[in-house]
Amino acid sequence: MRVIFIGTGDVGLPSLRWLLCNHEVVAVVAQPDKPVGRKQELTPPPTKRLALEHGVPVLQPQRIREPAAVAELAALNPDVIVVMAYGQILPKTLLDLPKLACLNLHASLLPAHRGAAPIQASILAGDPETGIAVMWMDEGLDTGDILLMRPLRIRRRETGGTLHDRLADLAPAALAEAMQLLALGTAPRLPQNNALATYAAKLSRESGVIHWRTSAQTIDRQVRAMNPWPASSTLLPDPVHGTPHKLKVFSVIPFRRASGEPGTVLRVDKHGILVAAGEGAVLLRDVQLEGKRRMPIRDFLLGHHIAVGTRLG
RNA sequence: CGCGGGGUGGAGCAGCCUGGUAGCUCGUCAGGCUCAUAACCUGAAGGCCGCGGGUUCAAAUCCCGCCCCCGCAA
Repeated sequence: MRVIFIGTGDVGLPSLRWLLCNHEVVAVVAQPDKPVGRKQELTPPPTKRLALEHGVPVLQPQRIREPAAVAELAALNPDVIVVMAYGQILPKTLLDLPKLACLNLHASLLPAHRGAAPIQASILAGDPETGIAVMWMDEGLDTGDILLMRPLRIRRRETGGTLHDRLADLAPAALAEAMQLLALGTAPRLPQNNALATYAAKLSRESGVIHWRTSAQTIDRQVRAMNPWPASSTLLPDPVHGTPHKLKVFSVIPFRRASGEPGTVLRVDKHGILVAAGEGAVLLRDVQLEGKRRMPIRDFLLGHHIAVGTRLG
């Protein structure tokens, strides 16, 4: 089938790769190149790079709702449009464009975690499982009818990064099945139960700030969800110079028993830094101090002497 | 020219302001102690202090240039 793939993030790469191998991808649409990193070098999105490697034309409209952009895609006469992690709202004219369907691949079991950060939200919520939803797009935010869903168990020590990769890898199978059903004309449309919908707001650095009054379990989920980006963080006081330094936290182990004033260091040994939470305590295992590289807590402690009683945050 | 921190034996850091013997916590190796040990004791090896230039009697330290890593910002 003639397919237009619309997506920017690398979570969509396996799906795009599958489409390139199994269908006629007539165009890829991605967000414009953006300045990225310290050098602010203009960097093309990963989907664009993959498309170009396969000689597929790439469109990067500033605003896809502009009639000119829609017209350009209409000229390609697609059977199906597949959208994953694009980053712009598609206009109705575009949704109505393909002969068969405009599908969205969403990384959660809808109607849970609609929105921009479903992967992290499912870890944050402590969900036992998540998955990939293939949805008939409508004008709402992830409100379209479900074509099918593929579940995926969330592991005990799952991080945003690992779950992202696993869901990215799961997506092509879901897409393949959906395309099959479309071709056969038997693709179902199951309306979502809006009453059960939850929303996963876009992540910001603020999302990673650890609030020590919350429970050890909550902090553990937050740390795992935000790893590797935007990463959880707290402030580490500097007894010598006075100004506290940001400490990113990539891994903790939660403890139910220990307790103390939230944010206070209870114990420091080879196993890590034990910090009291609102309920229980967490053992810091993998950290990164401002200006330094990420390292296991053991290495960190070789060069930093953290006193019991230190207040974090 | 976006702002800022950093590069010191294998690891993580101190020393730099105020130039003058290479320091700390570990690791490694050897020996000892111990029923035993990742514990403890003793000893040893291992550094062109990121690279290049400059100042100086003397540079890890001060000055200039470059490379690389990281935090913020996007």
